[in-house]
Amino acid sequence: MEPSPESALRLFVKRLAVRSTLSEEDESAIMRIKGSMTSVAAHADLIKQGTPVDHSCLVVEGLVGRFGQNADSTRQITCLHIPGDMGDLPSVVSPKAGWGLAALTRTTILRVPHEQLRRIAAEHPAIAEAFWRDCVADSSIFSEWVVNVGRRSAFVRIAHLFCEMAIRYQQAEQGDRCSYDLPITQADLADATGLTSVHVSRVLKELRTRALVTAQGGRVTIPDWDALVAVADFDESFLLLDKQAPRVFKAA
Amino acid sequence: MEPSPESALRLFVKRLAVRSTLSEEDESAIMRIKGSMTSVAAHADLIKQGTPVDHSCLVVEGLVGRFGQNADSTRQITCLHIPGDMGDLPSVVSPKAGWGLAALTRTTILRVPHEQLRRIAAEHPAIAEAFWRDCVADSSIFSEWVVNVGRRSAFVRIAHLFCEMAIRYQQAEQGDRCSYDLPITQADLADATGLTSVHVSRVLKELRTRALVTAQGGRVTIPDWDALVAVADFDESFLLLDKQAPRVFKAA
DNA sequence: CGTTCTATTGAGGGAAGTCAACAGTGGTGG
DNA sequence: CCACCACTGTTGACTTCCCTCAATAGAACG
Repeated sequence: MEPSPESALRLFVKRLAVRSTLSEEDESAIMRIKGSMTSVAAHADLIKQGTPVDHSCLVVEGLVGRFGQNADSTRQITCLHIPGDMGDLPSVVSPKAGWGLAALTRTTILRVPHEQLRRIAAEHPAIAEAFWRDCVADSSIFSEWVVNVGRRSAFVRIAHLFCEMAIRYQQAEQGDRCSYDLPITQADLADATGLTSVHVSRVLKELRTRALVTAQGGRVTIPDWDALVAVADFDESFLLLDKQAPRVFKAA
Repeated sequence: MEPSPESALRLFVKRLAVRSTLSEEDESAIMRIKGSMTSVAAHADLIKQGTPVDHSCLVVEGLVGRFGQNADSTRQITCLHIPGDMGDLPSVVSPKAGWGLAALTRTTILRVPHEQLRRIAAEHPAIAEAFWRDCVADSSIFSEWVVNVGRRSAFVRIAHLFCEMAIRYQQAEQGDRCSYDLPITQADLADATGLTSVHVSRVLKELRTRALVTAQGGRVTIPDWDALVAVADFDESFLLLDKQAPRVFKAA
């Protein structure tokens, strides 16, 4: 699939539709979003931490990390955003972001002005609700990451991350849960799990040896899904993948 | 202030009004919320992880922790909720919660049916927007906690938590940032920071010795705010305390 | 006024970090 | 088109921060 604004918006619609009910009219309103496509190199900052923003970044292709930084410039990735995710959708209601966004690999994004997102949210209550719910879903992922980093061993922690990304790529129809592309370096994997790249390397080796996961050349392969889920203590419910019945706003 | 539904709702309005613009009509709509007051003992579960819910819990008095649990029953607190916080406001749009809520001390809550929250959100766009923004604010706290637990030493981690709670209690007008009540045990502090209670005890001792924080008998005292902020690497921007200008929905 | 939480302190162990050297890998420009 | 250089991954030796186990004292609560 050649990256284009349309393909990216289609992924975005799909992501929203996983959890929210959108009418055809809602969907086509989203498809009419205009933004500017930008391609950035690996490691480039998309949003500098602490800067006010007036647009959101829809990931078209590649991988984006949301991160927080310390005074000693160590950093922690708090969420990974795959194609179809709008990394800083929350900034629509809170433009002075306390977080940063960085490309983890060569990445294409579609920059969408907040003004436009606010307009379609205001005109389409179901979209506003979908945006809200989407923020809650990301929030739930952060929350799970706190558990991951706070209460799991390095081994389990990394296994859990591979499970999470497997399900998310599968949902986004960008791979099978047992085989998907995750273009991330071990250093970034370390920043995502609160470890060092040296230790990540050792853990990946053990995951390989125990035939649970091979992660090489940006591709993740999981020979035995159930086995991995078992060691990772993985329960996908935090991804909030159920279509949520309640409609806050009645149909327009 | 004797706990009553009114006082709790007033705190809730105040919390929302920190970040969002609400008209008098909006505020009085919130004040008309009816719920049932419940008092629960320390350690009681308010929401069991993974159970669908049809109401949200507004903390009236006490302290509530949001947590995730592992198979080995270790648990990680991912956020602390103080009076005026509606711990599971996100469940309004996502009732099948992937998280749990537990009282950390004797706590009074006001249980508010989702149906009612959805109704006032639908009737008052500014309230819907405030709810959305409130979820984003909590989300930002989770994200910071990932950084805290993932990339800071035990000492800094705990110092950071005391800073966060200081500002939050101050904002809620429930104490000074240098002296506030935080009715939490060392075991729960450990669950919040991804440490063991033994190590928390040692760190608290050092914080006391270095005259940065004394936390005893449920009261936190900070002799030198700037000194604590410096060692804690604390930057309050993640609390999203600015009144956010954008209005998604035009005035009703 | 006992029983059960909660906090403190010590001793020893282990998971992950640090430092360092080296081997692949891939992109870029000469 | 190849050579170079920067980035990425691997492995070893040593260190350290925090955990585990354990014993005890203090506080809170019924």
